[in-house]
Amino acid sequence: MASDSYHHGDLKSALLRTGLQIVDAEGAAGLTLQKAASRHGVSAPAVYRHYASKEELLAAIAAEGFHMLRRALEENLARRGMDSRVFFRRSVESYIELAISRPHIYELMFGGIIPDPSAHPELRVAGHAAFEQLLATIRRCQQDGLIRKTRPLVLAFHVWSQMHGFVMLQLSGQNPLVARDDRQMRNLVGMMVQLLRQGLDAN
Amino acid sequence: MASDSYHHGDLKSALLRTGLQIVDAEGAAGLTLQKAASRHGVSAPAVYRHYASKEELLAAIAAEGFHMLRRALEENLARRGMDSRVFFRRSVESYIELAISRPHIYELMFGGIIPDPSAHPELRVAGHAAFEQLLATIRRCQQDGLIRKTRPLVLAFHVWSQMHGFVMLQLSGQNPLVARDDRQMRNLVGMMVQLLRQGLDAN
DNA sequence: ACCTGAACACCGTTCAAGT
DNA sequence: ACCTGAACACCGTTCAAGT
Repeated sequence: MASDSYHHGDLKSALLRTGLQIVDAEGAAGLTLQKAASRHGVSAPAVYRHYASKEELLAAIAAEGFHMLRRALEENLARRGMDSRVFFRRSVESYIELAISRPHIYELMFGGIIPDPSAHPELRVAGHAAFEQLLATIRRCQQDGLIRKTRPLVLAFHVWSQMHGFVMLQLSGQNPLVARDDRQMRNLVGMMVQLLRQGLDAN
Repeated sequence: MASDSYHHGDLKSALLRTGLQIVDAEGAAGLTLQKAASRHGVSAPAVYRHYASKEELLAAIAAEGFHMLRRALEENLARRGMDSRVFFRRSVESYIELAISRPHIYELMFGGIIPDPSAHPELRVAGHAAFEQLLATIRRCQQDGLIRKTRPLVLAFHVWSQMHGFVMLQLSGQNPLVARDDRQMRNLVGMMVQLLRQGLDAN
C-alpha cells in the first residue's frame, strides 16, 4: 500500500504538502489547482473531493505556516539552562528568520490573500496556538525578571506587532535601513530587541 | 471639453480613480480590467494604452495609498501649538485609522499582492515620501524633548514597524485583545502609544 | 495617438458519467 | 467513495484593424 495508495486516503495531505511547496517557491499567485493536482497524476476537479474550494486549500496552507511558527517558538522554549536575555533574543530571531526565509508563506498567512480568514476555523485555531506559544515565551521572561510582570497578553501582542511590522516592512522592501546581508540583519534585530526590552521593562 | 473628453488624455487618471474605488470596496481580487474599463465606456484592451499591465495599475493604486498616508501625517504636522504628547498620539492614531478604515487599500500596499514592488519606481518613491513624513514627525518629538535625540531613522523605523504590526494583526483578525468598537480601539491605541513612548524615551 | 473586436491561453468550478 | 472529461464563465493579454 505504498506507491499506488494515493487514491486511498492521503491525496488530501499530499495536496497540502505540494501546495505549500508551490506557494513557498512561487507565491500564492503561482498556485493552481491544475498544477497541484497534476503533480500527483490527478485532474483538477479531483481536488474538490478534499477541499471545497481553492481558498480552503490556501487556508490549510496558511494554517501550516502558523504551525511552523508555533513549533519554532516551542523548540526555543524547550531548551533549558539558557540566559533569559539570550532566550528572548533567540525567540525573536527565530520568528523573524522563519518569516524572512519563507516570505511567500508568511505573506499568505497575513497578507490579505485569503478574503475572509475568520471563515476558516482551522486557520483561526492555528493562529491562536502560535500566539499562545508567544505568550508562554513572554511569561517565562517575566518569571526570570527580564520584563515587568503585568498584563502578559498586552505585552505579547506588543511584541508580536513589533516583529510582524519589522518583517512586513522588510519583505515589502520598505525598510529604509536596508539590511541585505546577514550581519546587517543581526544588527537590526539586535537594535529592535533592545528597543523592545526597554519598552517592556519600564515602570 | 468636459463630458466627452475621456478619450483625450484623462482616461489614465480616470482608471486610477476607478481602480482605487474598486479595490477599496471589493479588495484587489475584485479589480478587473474589464470592470474598470467598462465604467468609462471603454473596452478592456484600452487600458493597455495607459498601463503596461494590470500589475502596473495595481502599483499606481498602491502608490496613491502611500500618498494618502503621507498626507495624513503632513496634516497633523501642519497643526501648530499642540502639546507634544498629543501630537505624537494623533500621528499614530491618524495612521492607524486610515489603515483600518481602508483595509483593502492598505493590504494592497503591504500584503505581497504586487509580486515585485521594487520594480515600480513610482511606488518606491511614494513609500519613501510617506516614511520621510514619519521621520519629520519623530524629529519634532525629539525637538520637543518627548523622545530621546539619537538616531531618528532607527526610531522612525521602530514606530512604523509597531504601527504596521498592530494594523496587520488587527486586519487579519489575529488581535487577541479583540477591539471591535471605537472605544476599545482607542484604549488599545493608547496602550500602544504608552509602550512605544517608554521604549523611545529610555536612556 | 487611441480604441475596438476577435482571438488565445489559462483558470476555478460544475456536472454527468465512469470505476 | 473517488476520479475523469467535457463544458462554462471569466480573466489577462495580443494583435490586426479601424478612426
